[in-house]
Amino acid sequence: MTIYDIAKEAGVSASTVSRVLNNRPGINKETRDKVLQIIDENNFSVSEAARGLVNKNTNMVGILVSDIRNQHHIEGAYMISQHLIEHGYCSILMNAGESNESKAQYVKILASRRVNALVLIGSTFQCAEVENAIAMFMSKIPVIFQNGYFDLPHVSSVVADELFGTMEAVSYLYSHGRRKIAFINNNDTPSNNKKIKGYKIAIEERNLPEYIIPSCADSAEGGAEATERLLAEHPDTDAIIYSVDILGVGGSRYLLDIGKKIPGDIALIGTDNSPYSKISNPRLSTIDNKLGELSKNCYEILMKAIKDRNYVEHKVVLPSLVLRETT
Amino acid sequence: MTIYDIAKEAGVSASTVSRVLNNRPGINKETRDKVLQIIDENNFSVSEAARGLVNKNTNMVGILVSDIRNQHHIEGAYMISQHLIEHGYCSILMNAGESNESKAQYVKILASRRVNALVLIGSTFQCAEVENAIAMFMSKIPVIFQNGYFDLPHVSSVVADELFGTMEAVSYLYSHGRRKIAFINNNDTPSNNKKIKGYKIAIEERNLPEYIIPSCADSAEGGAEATERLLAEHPDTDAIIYSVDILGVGGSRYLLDIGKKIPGDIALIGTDNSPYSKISNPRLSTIDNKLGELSKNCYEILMKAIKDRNYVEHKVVLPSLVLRETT
DNA sequence: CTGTTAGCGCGTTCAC
DNA sequence: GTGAACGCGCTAACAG
Repeated sequence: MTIYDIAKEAGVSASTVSRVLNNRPGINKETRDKVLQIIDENNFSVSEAARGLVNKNTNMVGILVSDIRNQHHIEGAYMISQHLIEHGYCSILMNAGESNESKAQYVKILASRRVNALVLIGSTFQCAEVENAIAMFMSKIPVIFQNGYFDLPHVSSVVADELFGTMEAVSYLYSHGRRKIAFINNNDTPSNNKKIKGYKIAIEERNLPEYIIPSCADSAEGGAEATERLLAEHPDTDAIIYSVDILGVGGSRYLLDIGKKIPGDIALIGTDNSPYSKISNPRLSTIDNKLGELSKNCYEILMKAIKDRNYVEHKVVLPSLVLRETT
Repeated sequence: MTIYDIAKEAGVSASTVSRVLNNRPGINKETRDKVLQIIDENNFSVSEAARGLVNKNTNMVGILVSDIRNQHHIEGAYMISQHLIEHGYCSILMNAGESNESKAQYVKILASRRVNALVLIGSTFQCAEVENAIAMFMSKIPVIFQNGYFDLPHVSSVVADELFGTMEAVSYLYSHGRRKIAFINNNDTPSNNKKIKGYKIAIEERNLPEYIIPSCADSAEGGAEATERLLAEHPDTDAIIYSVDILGVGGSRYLLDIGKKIPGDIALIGTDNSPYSKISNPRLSTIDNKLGELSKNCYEILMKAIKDRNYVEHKVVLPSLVLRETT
């Protein structure tokens, strides 16, 4: 069913139908009502594809997340898409996958769909493959990178200063008497590297020993296992910072299992202020990366950039410590 | 940039460009290479909108979830979209919102985008508004309802028999000596109603008292609060089934806080076998609704239905109990 | 093997 | 106020 079918039934021309569909003024009320009625009777819905073709505007913005099962990222995508929908934009959310090639592939897919803007959520997009894909296929449309940065003239960014966040955590632990502060990190992402860097700087400043243990899995089990390795290597550890809350949840479980007191023997600080940190037992203290603020900024830049193709902004938000039962 | 621009630069016609773009056979290798080169040099990407317009096929399938922040639902969406992408389909995931009107609105949006198929995830889509919207705007394309049912000739369904699952839970608790088995549920969804019904049947069969307490929030706090109310009303409770894991996580926390022993004093069973149930402390026993199996079936039906517009199937999978530390 | 023509569903002039 | 004609970017059918 097309506007021609509607036109025929209503005894008017297609352009008249198009006019009522787009609320154009200067149409006889009777004609308009008649057309509206036929449209309704036939459950007609306009083809956005055809419409986009002539308008050169799809009204869609693409949101890429490397793994939609990641609570933290999906939460960001949620907030952005909700804002977008209120402003008449239809956001299409896609799971871009782990590999850099796959991620680059998805920016190409969204380019083919001619989205009006692109949002990248998560520092793992920060790689040459994605940067190239954007430079090649999305050089004309606004791109907002949440939690990462590209050296491209039209790519805005919104990042949490994770280096600062980790330094704050060390500082807090130190000022409360901890002297053997360890850091357990998960994946090798730009975001995690900044956390490690912050940890190292803060440790060095205070002449503390550096205990860095990588976790092999991004899960509670991974956190437990890494914590076990940490204690085997450095039994004197009296505080642990985890690069992500879920690791801390697993870690605290392991520590309690082997009879350690939290925070008596060992203090724990996670990262992200995620739901996990709130429901864990004991409740996990955490570095709040201000996801809500991040997303709000992201959305605001997005709106400005869609209106003004030349608008670019780089925003940094400062994390803060949320103290609960593990410190 | 269009295929005409490419054609001009390559000194061929647009249809030749179209042919190489679509890997059509019977083209001179030199011509093909030349065209390919120009395409590459200009970072040209085909407009899927235009392509879809003539092919009457967008290669997109819409996935609707009422709240993408819901772990359980997003996990289902993830599995389906991964399968889809492997088969050349581009899935567009949308957050349909809580209200029935909003949900119906989204099926209309996806209809306008002319998706090749629609997947609904979550029993909350089971309402007159959505059913009507589908009947009106999506009567010609395959729809798969995961965890719900519509009395529409072209809508397939894949559901977990949650009534059975809850009955099994009661049965297990009973056979282990529990006689005051309570049920704490969250929202008033079709899915939850089935769980309640299962609980009631199983309770009645055994002449047990019926303790049903609604939680006001779908969170750990809600679970704790509901558990508190339950004990105030029925201090003799010796087992609790929660309609969703997160409630059980909050409940267990509360019970430990007031000095109850788990499972000594009270046994706990959650629902969904979610990550929450695994990381909670103590680890929560749960009714596994077989999300993976559900999604796999959903995807398989989807594929068949896309190929054969008349294909419809209704599948039921049986939940099973996963016993951990709270029983 | 390649070019020409027509048409997908819609919005937009420009006449009337 | 309304209609005819054209074009958006692409593919298909038909020639050649």
